[in-house]
Amino acid sequence: MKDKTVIKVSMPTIRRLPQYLQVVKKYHNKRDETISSTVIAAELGLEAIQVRKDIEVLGIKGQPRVGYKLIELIAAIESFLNWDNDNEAFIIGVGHLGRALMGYRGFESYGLKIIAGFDIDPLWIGSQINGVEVFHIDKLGELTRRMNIHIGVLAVPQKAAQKVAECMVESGIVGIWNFTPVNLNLPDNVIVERVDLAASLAVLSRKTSKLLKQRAIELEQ
Amino acid sequence: MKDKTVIKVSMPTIRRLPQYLQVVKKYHNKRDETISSTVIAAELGLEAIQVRKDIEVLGIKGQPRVGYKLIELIAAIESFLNWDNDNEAFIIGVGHLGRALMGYRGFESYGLKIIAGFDIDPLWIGSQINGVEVFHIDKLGELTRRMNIHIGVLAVPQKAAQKVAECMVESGIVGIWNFTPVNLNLPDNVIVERVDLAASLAVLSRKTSKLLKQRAIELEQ
DNA sequence: TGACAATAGATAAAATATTATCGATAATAG
DNA sequence: CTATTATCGATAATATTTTATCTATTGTCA
Repeated sequence: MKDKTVIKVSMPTIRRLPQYLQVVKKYHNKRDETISSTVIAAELGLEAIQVRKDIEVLGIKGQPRVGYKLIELIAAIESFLNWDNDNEAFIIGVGHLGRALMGYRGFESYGLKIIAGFDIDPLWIGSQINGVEVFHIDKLGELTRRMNIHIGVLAVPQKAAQKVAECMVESGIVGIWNFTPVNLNLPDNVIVERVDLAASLAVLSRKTSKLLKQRAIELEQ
Repeated sequence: MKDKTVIKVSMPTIRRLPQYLQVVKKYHNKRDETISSTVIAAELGLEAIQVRKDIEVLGIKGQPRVGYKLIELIAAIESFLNWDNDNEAFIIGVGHLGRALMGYRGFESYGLKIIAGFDIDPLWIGSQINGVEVFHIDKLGELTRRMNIHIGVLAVPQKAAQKVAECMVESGIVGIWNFTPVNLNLPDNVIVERVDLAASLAVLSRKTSKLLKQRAIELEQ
């Protein structure tokens, strides 16, 4: 038995896996049995070789001229991402964004289940949003421990972010999905993943303005 | 004059620039005049050398033992990202997420100004959300052309995404900020930047579950 | 059946991105 | 005034990620 545990998986690979999962599920719904790297690549505008490389890390085998078994592939990706277990999560901050996230049922297909919301605004506390109850943030520690929750979605206003995040860590949360634009300063043994809208917009702005400038130049000529 | 236009800027660099801008603005508010790569790096948990490399592409110069002039740095980053011009944008789909985005004032510091919303739901059409009027999507083409809009924020339900995106392109929009989980199939001369929540969650899930497993192993021993 | 084409998977190469090294420079302390 | 130290910026080295090449396998079609 070779040491599979040593294989280091690159972040770009991890980020592509959900896309593969999406495509693979689509073909599974079509009652197909297998799918080839070529097809996945075509669906996503990638190279087949890259898809194969990525799938390699999952530890499953395909068959030449046929492809990968859909069921195996789905299971492998979900297991790799821990999306086969139900990951229960709290959401902290039920303002506009928080409520939008609570209303987004798509998370459940990623194995993420929001089971409670927290806020300090009395307006929301005690109410239900999409069937999920909202508690005062004072209850966070107690409920986190009692329900053995590990993941928290941070959707509070920018100003409160650092403090609330520290509170989450104290409560025992180890994975923070950070929807604020704040660079949280937390211990190393806490995982923070930031949804960086500014970064995304930067890429869009830069590319779009370049494109428009180029078009303007072409028109001049 | 060497050809500066040929310098190809990497995507990771572009994505880090907004973070630098955030830090730099913070120090600007503190009435500082200059900032060093060391300080920026420390604020963001990066390496100073990387910050310097990134700033290099902006074409500005720093001073040894002093750093970069804050004003220059801010101007350079904003100009590079085209965030110094007001980029007016439409938002298509004013459901939960769309409204959350319309309510998020942070975009304005990224030079993005949402000036109208579009939807098909009569419930919203004609109403104002955060002072921004909502129109029927049939008006998109006309208004896009009349107001010379280039950027559209796509926040419609998954099922409608491809069709609405095609409609946006027809209307003359060249940059689509895609908040749906759909891989849009569009001409090459359209810029699509997807906010990929699944990818982000994949990284968080993977890292968190690895951390928890490791802790479990340590407890056993 | 036998030639052919599509595909996985292994290995190698190329391209990208990050990190290190080092000389030059300028602020600061003594 | 000089020694020291922080910092930039140029170049080089390393690491990471993507892409290419090649071989073996397997289904398809003549």
